[in-house]
Amino acid sequence: MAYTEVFTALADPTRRHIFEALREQPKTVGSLAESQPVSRPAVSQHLKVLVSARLVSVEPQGNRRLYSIKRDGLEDLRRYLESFWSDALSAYGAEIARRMKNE
Amino acid sequence: MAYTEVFTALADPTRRHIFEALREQPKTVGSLAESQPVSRPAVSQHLKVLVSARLVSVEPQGNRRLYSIKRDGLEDLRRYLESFWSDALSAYGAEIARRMKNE
DNA sequence: CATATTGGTAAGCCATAACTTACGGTAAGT
DNA sequence: ACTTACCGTAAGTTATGGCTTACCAATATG
Repeated sequence: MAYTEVFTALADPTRRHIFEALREQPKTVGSLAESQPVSRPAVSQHLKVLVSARLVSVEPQGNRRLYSIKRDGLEDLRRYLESFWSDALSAYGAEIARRMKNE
Repeated sequence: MAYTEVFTALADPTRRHIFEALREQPKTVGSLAESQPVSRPAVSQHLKVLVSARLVSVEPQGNRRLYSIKRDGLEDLRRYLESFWSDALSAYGAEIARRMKNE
C-alpha cells in the first residue's frame, strides 16, 4: 500500500511540525532545526521520510538544500479519504436501515 | 495534537485493512479476525486504537460487540487536509513566483 | 447448571522508530 | 589554501508498537 508511507510520515508530531513549517515558504534544514526541539540530524532524517512519502521535495542550491511542500502525497491522502467517504456514508445508511428494520 | 491519533491509527496496514473491512457493514471481532492474518487479540487491540481515534465505534450486543465505522475521525482528517490545501497551494504559488523572479 | 462462545486484558518477545553524538564531504567566504 | 557553514550518513541507545500465548469475565446454549 502506498498510503502507509504518507500516513506514517504524518503520524509523528515532530515530522508533522516540520511539514507544517514549510507551509509558509521553502526552508533549509538548519532553519527548520532552529524551530524544532530536536537536533539537526534528526530533522534531516525526518525530511528524508517526508520526501520518500512525496510530501516534500528538495532543491539543492549550492551549499544548502531547500525543502518545500510537494502536493503528490497530499493528493494521495485526499483520494483515499474521498473514496472512503461515500462508502462510509453508505455503510452508515445501511446501519440505520438495519436498526430501523429491527425495531 | 489530536491528529496524531488518527494518522497513527491509519498508518498501520493491518489496522487500515480492519478499518476498510468495516466499510461494507458492522462486524464482530471474530469475523474481522477471520479475514486477517493476525490473531483475534491482535484485532481486538487494533480496534481499541481505532476506537480511541474515533474512527470506529462499538455497540455491545449481548455476547458480542459490533464494531462499525464512525465518521468523526475521518472528519478530523479531512479538516486537516483541507486547511492544508490552500496553504500548500499558496506556498506553491509563492515558490513559482520566487523562481520566476530569479530567472 | 454445565459448557461453549465471544472477546478484552496481561505479560513477554522482537522489530522498528526516533533520537543522540561523531564523522565526512562539498560549497562559500577570507 | 585554509577555515567556516551546511548537511547527509553511520553507529549506538532507548522507547514504543505489534504480535503471540495464556488467562479471565460475561453471555448464550444444551
